Amino acid sequence: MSIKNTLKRYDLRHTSCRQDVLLLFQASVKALSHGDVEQQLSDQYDRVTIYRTLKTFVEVGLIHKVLDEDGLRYAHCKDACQTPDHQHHHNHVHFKCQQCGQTSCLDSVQIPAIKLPNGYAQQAVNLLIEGVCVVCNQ
Amino acid sequence: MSIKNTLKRYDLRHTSCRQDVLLLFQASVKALSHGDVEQQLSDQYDRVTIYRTLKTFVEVGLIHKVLDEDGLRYAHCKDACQTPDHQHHHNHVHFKCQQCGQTSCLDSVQIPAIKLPNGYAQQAVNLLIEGVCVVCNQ
DNA sequence: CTGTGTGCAAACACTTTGCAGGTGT
DNA sequence: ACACCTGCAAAGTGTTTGCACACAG
Repeated sequence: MSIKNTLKRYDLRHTSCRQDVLLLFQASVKALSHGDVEQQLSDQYDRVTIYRTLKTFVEVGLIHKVLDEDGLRYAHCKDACQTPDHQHHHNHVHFKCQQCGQTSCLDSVQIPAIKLPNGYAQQAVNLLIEGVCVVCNQ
Repeated sequence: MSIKNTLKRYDLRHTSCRQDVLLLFQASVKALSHGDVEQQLSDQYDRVTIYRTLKTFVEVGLIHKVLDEDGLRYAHCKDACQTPDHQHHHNHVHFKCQQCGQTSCLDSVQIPAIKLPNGYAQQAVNLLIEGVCVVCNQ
């Protein structure tokens, strides 16, 4: 699937900035902060434009937010974000490595069912696991 | 346990600001942001002092950070933060209500064991559930 | 051509740092 | 008395807004 088609599928105009930002996310296994994006595009685009691009991508569901104690990051939504009935969800497992500091999605890990107290309704689950990743653990 | 003793137990000096901030957390079921604290103390203390107080409390383990998409909050560490061998941990379940916006700790909910892929070592788990809380769900 | 995206400037919000003076022990 | 805490001022960082122009459809 080309970048252009992906953007179209999300009803977004195809612009240079959006193409480059999306490419960046598709190429990265780890979650990227606004600063990462800005830096990796070596100041091709205004920081404001990057803020707006990220915001737009989150709104349409192309990327999703990832939170850890160091702040806000974004990650590309994989197929795992789509249920069979095409509903978008973000029941991700995010793993933050305490050694290299990278945060990534563990798409293969299932979140177990969680029993909430009476009266609570569950909509989404967000799981952040901290530890040592497979690369640093050798 | 008095505030004074609690502070002493964490090797902190007893000051007016620390007492008031700690009182606030003990009285609150929901997690508080820096802004909440500042507002509720009706500008009795400088915002910088509140920043430093929160930072100190986190460092000694009196409160812990709570993350959701709206930013950083803090919550008082309950007994649930202590394992039988007196190790401090933060394997909390945090619940954020999409209606009232409040985030609270669900101390009664256990985090199920999670199987990570080979090579990953787990240190801490942070679970955020979004949905509708018991108060709004009526 | 029309509506949307971009760049620039500026404002705004959030957080940290340095230092002088005050307070707890 | 000493170390630490606080308030103030200022700087640093991150993010948003307004507006004119450029570009995609």
